[in-house]
Amino acid sequence: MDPCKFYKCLADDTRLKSLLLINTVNEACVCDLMAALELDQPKISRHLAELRKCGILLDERRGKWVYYKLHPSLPTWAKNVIEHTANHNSDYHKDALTKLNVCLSTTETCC
Amino acid sequence: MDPCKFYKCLADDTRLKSLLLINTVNEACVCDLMAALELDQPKISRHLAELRKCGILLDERRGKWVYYKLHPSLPTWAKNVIEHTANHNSDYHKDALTKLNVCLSTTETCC
DNA sequence: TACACATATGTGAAATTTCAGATGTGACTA
DNA sequence: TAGTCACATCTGAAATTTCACATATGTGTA
Repeated sequence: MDPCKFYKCLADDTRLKSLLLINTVNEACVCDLMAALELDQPKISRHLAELRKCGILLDERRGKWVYYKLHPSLPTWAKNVIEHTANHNSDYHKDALTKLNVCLSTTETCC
Repeated sequence: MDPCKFYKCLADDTRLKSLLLINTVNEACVCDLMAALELDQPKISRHLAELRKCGILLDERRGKWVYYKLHPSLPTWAKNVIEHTANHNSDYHKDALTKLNVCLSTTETCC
């Protein structure tokens, strides 16, 4: 994992928040993140694809949904950076996390 | 320190290598980094200015030279990210570090 | 098979970033 | 005070990234 490429991936609000959220809840599908970040589907999907192509996220289709989680073979230092960023910047993704948790706990409205 | 802005600053080879080098040797002037990274002066200067304007680096003029170091009030989490990146990616900035050390130890050729 | 739903991707325009080259600024020195 | 050195910044062009919108793909269901 080239450090510069890794940080290019983190250098965008949509991607960084998605990563911090996924790191917190282990896995999320596109519609979860759409609800949490209040962004349209192509935007979320495109940014997740970038993280996937860089080897940061791993996708897994389960029926109609595609779930994303941190790639198991992501270098430890990179995982630590994401974890550390999440732990010390809760204000940054707090609102999104709240919406995500509502989404995850509500079987009706969400996927 | 907004995490996304912070990572935008790291998302460039010149800036990231400069940061890792400065983190390693505590402080460096523009000409040190020019020699270490083999880049021209305006390029180094412009990228250091960006890191300074974001509050990541602090500059200090001493005579004709301007020395840059990590900003003392940089949040701990951000310092940790830089330190951790430097420690686990020595291959990435190894060559530059070698050249920088030659520069720092040679009173003749360098500033 | 037809349809609805979740997700992915193609496309060109807009915004942002990076760059080289020229020039400006501050500090030392003869 | 004229010159030199180290560094900063201006400028417009080139490269890259981001976006909205349209459309394609894959999956379950009637």
